Amino acid sequence: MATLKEVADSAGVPMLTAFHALSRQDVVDEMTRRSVQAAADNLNYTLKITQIDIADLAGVAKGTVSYALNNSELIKPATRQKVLEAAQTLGYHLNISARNLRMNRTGVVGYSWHVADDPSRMNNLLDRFIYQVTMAAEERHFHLLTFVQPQANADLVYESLISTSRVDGFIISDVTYRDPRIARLTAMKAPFAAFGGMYLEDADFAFVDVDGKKGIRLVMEHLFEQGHERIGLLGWPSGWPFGDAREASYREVMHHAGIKIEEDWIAHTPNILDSAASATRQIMSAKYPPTALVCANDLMAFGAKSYLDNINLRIPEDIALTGYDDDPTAQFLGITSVHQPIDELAGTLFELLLGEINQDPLPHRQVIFDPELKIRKSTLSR
Amino acid sequence: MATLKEVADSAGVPMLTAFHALSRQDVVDEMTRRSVQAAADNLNYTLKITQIDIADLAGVAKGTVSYALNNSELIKPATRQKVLEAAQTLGYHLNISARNLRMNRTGVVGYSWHVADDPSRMNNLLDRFIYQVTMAAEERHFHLLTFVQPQANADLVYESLISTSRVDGFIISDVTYRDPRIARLTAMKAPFAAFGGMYLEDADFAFVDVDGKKGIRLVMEHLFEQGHERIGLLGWPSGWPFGDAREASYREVMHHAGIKIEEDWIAHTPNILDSAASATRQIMSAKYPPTALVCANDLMAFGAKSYLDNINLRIPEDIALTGYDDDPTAQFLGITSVHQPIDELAGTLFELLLGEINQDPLPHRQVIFDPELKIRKSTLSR
DNA sequence: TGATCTTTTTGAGACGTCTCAAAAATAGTG
DNA sequence: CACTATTTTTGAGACGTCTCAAAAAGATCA
Repeated sequence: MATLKEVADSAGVPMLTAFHALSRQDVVDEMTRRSVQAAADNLNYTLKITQIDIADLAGVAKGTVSYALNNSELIKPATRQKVLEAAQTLGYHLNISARNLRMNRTGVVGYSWHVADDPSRMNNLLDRFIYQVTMAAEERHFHLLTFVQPQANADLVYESLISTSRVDGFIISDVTYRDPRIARLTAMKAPFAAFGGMYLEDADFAFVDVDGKKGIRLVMEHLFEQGHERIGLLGWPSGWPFGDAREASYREVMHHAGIKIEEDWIAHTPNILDSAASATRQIMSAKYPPTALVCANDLMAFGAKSYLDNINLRIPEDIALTGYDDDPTAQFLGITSVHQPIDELAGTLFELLLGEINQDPLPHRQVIFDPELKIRKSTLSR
Repeated sequence: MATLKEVADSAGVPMLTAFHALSRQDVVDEMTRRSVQAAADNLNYTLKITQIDIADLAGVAKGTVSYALNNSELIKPATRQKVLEAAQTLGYHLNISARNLRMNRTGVVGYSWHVADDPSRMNNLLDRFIYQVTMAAEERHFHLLTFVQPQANADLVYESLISTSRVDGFIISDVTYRDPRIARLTAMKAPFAAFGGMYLEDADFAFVDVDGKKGIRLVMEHLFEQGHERIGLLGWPSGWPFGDAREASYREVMHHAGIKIEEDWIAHTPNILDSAASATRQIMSAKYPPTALVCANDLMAFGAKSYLDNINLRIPEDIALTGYDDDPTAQFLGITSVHQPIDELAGTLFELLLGEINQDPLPHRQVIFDPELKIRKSTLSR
């Protein structure tokens, strides 16, 4: 296809006139417009401003335009100015696809927000997380591509996105033991950074995490201070590092405090309100039911509270209750919870990822944040 | 850069040998590997399989490869087979950036899931929505780019994404009156399709919607059947089409039933649990408090229920309660709600968008779905 | 067999950007 | 001023794909 200048020359008018004519700005009289249009039709030209047009208008070479637009130090300020003005005049917009092809990068990072058909993923924490990650990406002129990860063969989706150059790398969450995605991405040298990983054995990849064991410890110590000893735990089914860590921490702290754990103080449930409520029933029907119940997250605490309300147990007088994640529901219901610094973590995570993408890993590839206990009335019986 | 064949020729080995040598497969002896590597270094070649390599290996022209890979009818089956085998052998992956540049499309659709710093967006419905849209996109070989939309000048973000060819079009939700995004996108002829729009005046764009007035009508009629007449409404502050429609519907139905509305049966609140609870307090302190409370969504119903629980009003015996959106919390709490067919709607929405993108709008550009009443114990006093 | 029509393959070129090596312009020096 | 060193600009070419018009191969028929 022709360039704008060629069209202008062919119509015998200045470039700017041709531009105005084709972009239908009314500074051009009808006759001129038609002749320009005819020239354009003749050359099979449709208006689309590229760096070449800027170069023609500013009277410089196209290479100069590229350098100028990218603020290269090479270019003399006066020249840059000239180029920018021409770009402005013509309403130029960079074509990302062309840049991507040339630079062999995309400025896009993949994140599988959803796991297909897994209702237990309903999770305010991850909502906040993805929001913060999106912000972190955009601050660095990246974008987030969200996709659905199938239950089976999750790694294939990742592979296809990276091998077709659709994305430059990935953010990964919900890392599990011997995660096939990690094995695959590592094998193909695809850049990624994870949220979670500190409780995996020899995790050799970039990640940020929040110390979940510490979070539980804070909760437990607070409950001890409140005079509780018979403490129950509502956790997830085992198999997920963060859940297992929380339960392990519970056991360690109890052991350390010299309290014998009754196994029927512990119940496991998926992330579903109903199940959480019935698991609570199970715990409360123990021979010596606990006086405090630690939940692995706020959703469970909410389910537990519903059950406790139903059987008219008062919180905190009859039983203390804690959640985890500090989500709005917990705040509203006055449930003691553990805050995870998602906002700060997201920026760090993205920096880690950029290090991986640029083949220049940060010195600290694994960053661990501290959780913070939010004490609310659900544990304050005095 | 050179092609694989040139490297192979220069090293004096068959293409496949060169390929194996460079991809470090152990079928090649060390000496050969070195000489191929030397040839590659010499030509400044790094292994990256393109259609040209496939063409060389299969002994056809590169154009043929492109046609074959895209299942063009032009190509003879035997040839296609040959090409596919070569592609397989070399582990070929399409380069999306190159295709995008050539075809001037991206296969990516933008969706601003988040509105910056707006906590009231916390909304399970939109979670479900975006999940379904992502699935719908992927079924059609598209991807979703999620971005953060600033509170002010939202339209500029949309413009930048489309004018740099980052996306082919947009999915839009939370459409409001004289939405600047819609004005801008329409003006620049950017393809988009919206969720919501039926209660805008002369909405001249593609959208799907769920009839919100009908949803409220179903709720009200059910409450009438249960014998209620003094019915309150917990709604959003006015200014949003869907919220205004729900309130308008409430008023219409009451009017039609010949019931005079007391203005202190109505309160407005943002999407925040605390505010919903206090708005409920306000309503319940009316001179003749309502016997049933209709909430604009489930989050509000949840806030309302908390307050009602606190003052020991029984649901449904003392007061009936309804929500809207049928989210898991409402299901768990047994709150009567209105289900919106998000799952079906997402596919339709995406089809509409594809019509816009391909400049071939569907015959029905505006599709309206019916909501469905889910009756639960919060309104069944018998 | 040769002519004509149809199917299949070819190869060049374009998409818009960035970057390299080389050329031109400018500054610095005696 | 002539020469060198430095800064700035140039212009070609590559990134990998798709598509067009043209060429080649194959089929049909007299």
